[in-house]
Amino acid sequence: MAQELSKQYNPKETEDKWYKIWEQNNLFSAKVSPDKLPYCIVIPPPNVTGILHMGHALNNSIQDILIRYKRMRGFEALWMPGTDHAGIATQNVVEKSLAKEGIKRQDLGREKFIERVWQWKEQYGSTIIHQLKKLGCSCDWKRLRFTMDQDYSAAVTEVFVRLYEKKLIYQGNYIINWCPRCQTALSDEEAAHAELQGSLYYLKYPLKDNPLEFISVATTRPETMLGDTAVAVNPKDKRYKKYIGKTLLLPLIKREIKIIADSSVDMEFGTGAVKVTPAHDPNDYALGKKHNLEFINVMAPDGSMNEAAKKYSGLDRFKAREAVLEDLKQLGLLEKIAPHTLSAGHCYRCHTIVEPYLSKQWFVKMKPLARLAIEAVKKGRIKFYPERWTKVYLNWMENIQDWCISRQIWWGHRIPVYYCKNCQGKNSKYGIIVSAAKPAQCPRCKSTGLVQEEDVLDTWFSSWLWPFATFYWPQQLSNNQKPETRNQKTDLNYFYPTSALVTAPEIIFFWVARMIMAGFEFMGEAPFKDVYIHGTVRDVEGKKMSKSLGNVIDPLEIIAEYGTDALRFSLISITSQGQDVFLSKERFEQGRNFANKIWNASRFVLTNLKPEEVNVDLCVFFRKEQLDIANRWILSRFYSTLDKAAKELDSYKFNEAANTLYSFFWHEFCDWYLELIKPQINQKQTQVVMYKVLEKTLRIIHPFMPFITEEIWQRLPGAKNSIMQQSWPHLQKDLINSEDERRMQAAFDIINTVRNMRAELEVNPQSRINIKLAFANKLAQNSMEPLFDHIKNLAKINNLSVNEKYTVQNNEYVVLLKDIHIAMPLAGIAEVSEQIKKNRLKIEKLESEIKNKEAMLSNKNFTERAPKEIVEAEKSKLNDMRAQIAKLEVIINGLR
RNA sequence: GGGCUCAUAGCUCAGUUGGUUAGAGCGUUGCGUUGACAUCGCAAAGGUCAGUGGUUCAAGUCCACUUGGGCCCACCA
Repeated sequence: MAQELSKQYNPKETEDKWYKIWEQNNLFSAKVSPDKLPYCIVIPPPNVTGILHMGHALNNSIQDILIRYKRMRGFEALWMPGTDHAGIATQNVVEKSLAKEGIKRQDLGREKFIERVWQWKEQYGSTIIHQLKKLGCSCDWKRLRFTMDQDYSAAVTEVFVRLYEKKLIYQGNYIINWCPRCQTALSDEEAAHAELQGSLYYLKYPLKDNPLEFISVATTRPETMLGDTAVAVNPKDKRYKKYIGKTLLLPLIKREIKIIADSSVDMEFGTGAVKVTPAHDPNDYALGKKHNLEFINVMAPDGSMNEAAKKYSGLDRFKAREAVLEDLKQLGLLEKIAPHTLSAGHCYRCHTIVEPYLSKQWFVKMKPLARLAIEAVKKGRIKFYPERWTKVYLNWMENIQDWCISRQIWWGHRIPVYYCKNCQGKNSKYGIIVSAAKPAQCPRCKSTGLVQEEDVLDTWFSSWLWPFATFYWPQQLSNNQKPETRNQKTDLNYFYPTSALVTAPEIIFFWVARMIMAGFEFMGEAPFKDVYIHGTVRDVEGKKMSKSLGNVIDPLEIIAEYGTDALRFSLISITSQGQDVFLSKERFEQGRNFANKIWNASRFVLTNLKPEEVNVDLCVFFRKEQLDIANRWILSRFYSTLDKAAKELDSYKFNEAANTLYSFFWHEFCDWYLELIKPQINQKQTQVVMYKVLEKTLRIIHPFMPFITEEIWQRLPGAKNSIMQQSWPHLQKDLINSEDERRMQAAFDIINTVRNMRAELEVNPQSRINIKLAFANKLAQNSMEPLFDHIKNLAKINNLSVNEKYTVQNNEYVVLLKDIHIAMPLAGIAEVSEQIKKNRLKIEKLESEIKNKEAMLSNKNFTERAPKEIVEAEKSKLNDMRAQIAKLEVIINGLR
């Protein structure tokens, strides 16, 4: 068995094999189990266009760790998977592939185009799902959902209708963010602001009455002057007081526009006079409403100028800018150009600069929805980890704006609104029918001439329902149901509210906040209890990883090169709570090396294991047998580690848990324990303890590194089932013995000292250190008698010969190591004075610390308030320090 | 303009409510490969915890300010 194990762990041979077996045996599936507590995470559905990147790898590793951990702890753990139809993104991708064939979507028409998108989705839409499987994700794949599934779409429609009936959805003409490339409206969140270097142009507008007199206005978008319908100044501004109410002649267009007064105008900025373009700027829009100005739209949906722009009609907005500036310059009306940094919205899908644009769109009134969602977070019913995101969330929620949900694209949930052409002509209020199913006829005029709204809904209008729509809401349950029917256990009321949400900070507003609102509105309950926000994965220079920057580290490449477990472990161990992750490829070597270490340590245990010896109950065995200190120590360390790791996992401190396991396994189990037991490996107690500790350690590492732990698990004698089906080890607090731990730690300290002294003698025979004394001191500090045997063992392993005897002097144990004792060299003067200096420094440091400690211990504040253990510890520390000073003084004398 | 966050070893970063001698990985240096492990092992060196002031018996940790990075939000034309 053990002979089959190669010297190195080979992830390629194991990963796909075990994943298949897990899946075939339904180990990921979860169902309503009344005798178990549910634990549920819904995956942040990746876009169907998605390709696994490091952000996904991190996000999903964390979720998998939680799910596997909770599953082992006895929860009915469900990880609900799915994908998002990603309206604009997917449409863009399909349009691009059509472009290669020389086809535009308009050539195909709506129906045919959507067919093509579905074809594309069937072909490529599950790429990311396969990649998640490579990552080891234990999602319940049989439940895989898609935001455009038929019943999911039904939920979306239902929600639209309900909100409309509650008067929380309305249609209206407003300035929205318009992407001229995608030719659709965007929500405020979808327009990402970015700074760019632009110019501030000062334009001169002549007075109508006196064409030689001008008012200068400053603008960053001169082409919009074609749509100006006023110039506004502050009523307090002395410079302009006399002009208020007068008329200007808008250059190029020759339109008469009024000079109006409004206190919102900043006198300091630019010239203090601002051009007002109500159809192309949100502030100007408000001014236009207030002052009853004309709204002149000068742009077409594609970002070119329209007929209202007269001779500039047809020019792209940026070309038009140049033309307008050139013409103004010719007329002597371009006063100056000043450099200016401005921030402009960019389409989050194609990065085109968005245009504030007046158009008719559908909106959701958010304030009423936000109320409960704010309260739930304030009262702690939903908790953010790390906590600081609470503030970000609340700040956004308390200033929430209405949500523009209509999109002028084809791929998505079409808005369930029907227009009756017959009625609409008479009165627009009557022409609108909102209905989940297409009505046969107009309820008013019985006309059958109904047309459905062309627009589709924002992608996030479907994903905000994710935590319950994935469970077939509203069929399974609605918040109208009476409480008694809630006892009937459907998936929805068993798993909802879900337990935790794991996501990135970028989508708190897009998704998390909206899910919370939808949860309260449609389920009457928060969708989840905990929100864990992990950091953003960045490259070494702190830049966000993106294809365009070419700084991407592909997780699949890492998996191919280092293995999935290595990828997962490395990612987790460098992600401290809420901090961004700065990633370079070398980081994965640590994970790979750890996997290899686990492999080889297990190989060692398995080759030396007598299976017939180890089939005992550890606790019974522990109580019956007198275990020696090495075995007691490793058991104690194991349970301390178990306790610590569980607490860290429970509080979402994944990196700390990973590092806890790493240092236990590597630096305690391997470095010390396995070395200590080599001389006694055939002993019954050692056989039992080494086996049990390995076996249990594999279980607690499993959530982090699922594949290697399964591979080894299957090679353990008597391994039953999969490691996935094992329970999390039960914490045996009585096996934790801090005194044993302390003494062993001291012994290791001594061994290291000896090793170093020996090494130093070999390197530099000139140096004279009073080794005997130093070593005796080390020992004396720690009362080592019971450990002497182990010291001998370790010394042997380290090729140090040891005297059989230790002697007692002044109540202190002194051990003499033969070769060191013999090889006592003579002094070199420089080194001696160095040594003395060093020791003096140490004494000084100790003395100042002693002063502090003495002050502390004589302070009532401390002795009365601090916990007893700490006071005691401080006292013994003080004594240790005093003893140490005494010894250092002896050493100094010895060196002289 | 508001908010968040970071500054700790040569590098990249941990460090939970203040409390042993501030930790890890990589790098450097030393020692070590005849059976767990060279994708290696063991160890060492390396830190006035960005600066200044404050609270405290006690500050990397709490407070204020300063300096220098990063991020988010906001309608400044």
